[in-house]
Parts: sequence; structure tokens; C-alpha cells
Amino acid sequence: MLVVEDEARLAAALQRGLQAEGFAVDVAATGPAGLDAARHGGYDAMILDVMLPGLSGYELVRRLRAEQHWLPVLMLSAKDGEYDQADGLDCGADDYLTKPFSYVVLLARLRALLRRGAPERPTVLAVGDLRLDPARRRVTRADAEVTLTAREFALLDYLMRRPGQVISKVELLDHVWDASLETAPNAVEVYVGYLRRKLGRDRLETVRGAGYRLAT
Amino acid sequence: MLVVEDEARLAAALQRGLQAEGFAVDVAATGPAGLDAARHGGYDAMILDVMLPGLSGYELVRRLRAEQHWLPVLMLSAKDGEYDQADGLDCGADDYLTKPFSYVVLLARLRALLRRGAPERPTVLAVGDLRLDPARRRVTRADAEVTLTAREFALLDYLMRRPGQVISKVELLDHVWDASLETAPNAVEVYVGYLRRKLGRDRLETVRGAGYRLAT
DNA sequence: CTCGGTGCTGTGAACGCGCTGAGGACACCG
DNA sequence: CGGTGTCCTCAGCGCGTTCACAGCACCGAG
Repeated sequence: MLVVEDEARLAAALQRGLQAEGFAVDVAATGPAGLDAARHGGYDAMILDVMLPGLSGYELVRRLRAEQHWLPVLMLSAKDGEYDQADGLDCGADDYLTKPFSYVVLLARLRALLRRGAPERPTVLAVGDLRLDPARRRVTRADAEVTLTAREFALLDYLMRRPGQVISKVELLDHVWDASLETAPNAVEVYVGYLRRKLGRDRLETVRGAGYRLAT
Repeated sequence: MLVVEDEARLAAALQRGLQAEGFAVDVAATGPAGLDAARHGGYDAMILDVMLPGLSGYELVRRLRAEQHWLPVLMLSAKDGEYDQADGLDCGADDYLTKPFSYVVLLARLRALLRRGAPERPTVLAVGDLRLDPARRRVTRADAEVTLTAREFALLDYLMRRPGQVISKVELLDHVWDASLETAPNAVEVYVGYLRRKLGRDRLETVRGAGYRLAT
């Protein structure tokens, strides 16, 4: 367990408390030191303050994710504005607690993070020169912005989460379209057509009798 | 996306808001209905109220996890006590929001949950230098891609799951063809011929009077 | 060697999958 | 109330896929 916190008293309290729970705890007091430790330490999870000397918590997570490190991050901040929280999460944090926080809650959220354990995926999906940002709801192709409708976006989002895999029309109808409504499979073909016009003809491959596949 | 919430106004508001974000949303109004939907629906994630008729949100998650369902769960509750929150998380929820909540925060937390995907399992069948990937629907022979039609692919798939074993034409008709009664056994011979042309003459052995066998 | 049975393959026709343009239904907005 | 944009259905079409058919090759038994 890695604790990145510059306020010495809080850091020490966290370390003691977590050690009592059986965690092995390292502490870093600055942004750069925390980033370094997270890169090389092989930790199960990280507790990360936002206000740090040298490098903010936001930036730290962003860099970590950009370098393909996916360890669970619980962010701590004195800022309790809704946009602060949303920003922290969209930078790649997995959870966000505002100070002052309850120690009981911190532990429970830590357990939930560790339980899930599975490495997360990037905040921005990228396949080839296609990039899709779920938070900003934007898609670019070779750095040029592409405007998509809600349905087109949802369809591309779903396909980009499993690039290279063949996904059947039924599965797409189930997940991208509302399952309760009865939508004709042809709707999928229509929207694949729309996407092809906007993204390029050969980005979406048809696998006859099976489904569609996003070219990698 | 599954929303389990008995307060009709909130449920409707959530549904509308999430649909505007491009999610396909189903709503369940009672605990048992929500549990059923979560079991069978194949959802990406679930938003779950704690106070529900028939079955509490806590109990719902606990049962779901006991049944080995791991979809991400975001719990909603009017209770903001630290132990309520810890209980919810320890029952198996992945995140916990107290009412009233910010819609912006809800969305950000939902994105964080969805970012962590179920780990993908690469199941690739391999026999000799033949490789078949059911998910990507790709077949390679000595690292060279082979394009197959739907029927050819299904036939090879079935044979590669039992390499070396002799499989009768009737069995192939039953499993690779759906309406075995309507199709002549000769169709199998025809498709074995197609596969031989694409994969190499000696990959598929004929066992006269018994069936076919994939050379190991 | 002969002969019947079994499997192989070229031909061709019907089928149905997927693509597309047109247009209706609907919501939103000025 | 018309304009605009999105969503989705519908019908037609092109073409790849599927499969029956028939003739031929091959195998094994007598």
C-alpha cells in the first residue's frame, strides 16, 4: 500500500492505521516521489492526496495511466465540489474521498478497491489513430475531431472496448440499444454505415454471418 | 445499465439522464425484480437503491456476489452514516453515493466503474500450426491468415475442439448445421473439401464409413 | 480383375445477408 | 409553426454463400 500525502501528521496516522490492518505501507511526501514509487513499487493500491508539492494528484494519476500503470487509486482531497470530484475520477482515479473523512469509510472503500483488483482500462480509448474520450464525449480521428450522434457514439464506444473482436448484431442491440424496445437488426447495419462514412470505410469490418469487428 | 429504484420519479429521471448519455437503461422497482434482472440481463453495471420493497439493496448485492455475478454496483442511499456506507461496500458494492447526490458525480463514478472491465480471457484453439480464435473469428495457418465463410468456420471450430477424434457426418450435421433433417450428408463432404483447399490437403483425414478426423 | 459402395468435386441455381437511399416519426428550438 | 437533427423502418439490390446434383475417382471385398 502506497500513501502519498505531504501532511506529516495525517500520513503517519494513515500508516499506523493501515499497518494495524495488516497492510505493508510506504509513504511518499511529494508528487514526484509518489509517482516514482508508484511506477516501481508493485503496490496493490495507492492513497493519493490531491494537494501535493511538485506535482498535483490529478497530474500524478494522469501520468501513471498514460504509462499503462493500472493500480487502484483512492484520491483524497479537501475540495468537495462536484466538479473537483468528477475531474479526479476522470483523470483515472478509482475513488474519491473528501477531507475530513471517516476512517471506517476509508477502509471499506479500500477493501472494495482491492476486492475488485482487476486492472482498469484507460480513461481514453485508443485504437489506431482513433481516440474516444467517454468523459468529454469526443472522438478524434488522426487528431481531427469527428462529430457523432448519441447512438453513433455509443456504438463506437462499445466496439472500441473490444477492438479486434467480432461482436454480433444481437449483442450490439442488447448493449447499445435499449433491450426493452424491439429494434430491428437492420438498425445496426444502418449505424455501422453511418460510422463508416465518418471514420473511414475500412475501420469497421463486416464478418458475414457473425457480426462486426473494429480493425486494430 | 440497470437501475433498481422504487421511487418512480427518481428512477425516471435517472433513466432519462443516462439514456441521454447513450446508455441503454432498464429499470426495476423492487428488490426481487432487480435481482432477477441483474442475474439474466448481461448489464455493464447497476445503480442500486438501498431501500427497496421486497429485498434490501444490501441483501441483493450479497446474493448476487454469492452467485458469482461480478457486475459493477453503484449503491445509492439516503443513509449517510459511516457504518451504513461501510456495510454497503462490504456487502459487495463497488461504490456508494448518498442522497441527495450530484448528477455530475454520479456520472463520473459510473465511468470510473465501467473503466474497470472484466478481464478478458484469450481462448484460442491451436492444433499444429492451425490457430482459431473464436472471439476474433480469425483463423491462421502458420501465421498466415485464412478467410473462412461462416459455415466453414463453424465446421473447423467444431473439429478443432476434438482434434484427433473421428467425428461422424451425422454428428457434424447435428452441431454445425441446425436443420440436420433438411440437409444432405453430402454437404459435409462439400465443406470438408472447401476446408482442405484452404488449410491444406492432409489436415483433414477421411475415415471411410466413420467420419472425419483433424490431424494433430 | 470386377464391382458396388463411398467419397470428391465442378457446376449452377436459389437464397439470404448486409448495404443503401428514401422517408416517416419524433423531439427540440427559435 | 416551420426548421433542424436524430432515430429507425422499409424496400430494393448486389453478390457472396450455401447446397443439390451428377459424374467421376477411389477403396476394399470377392
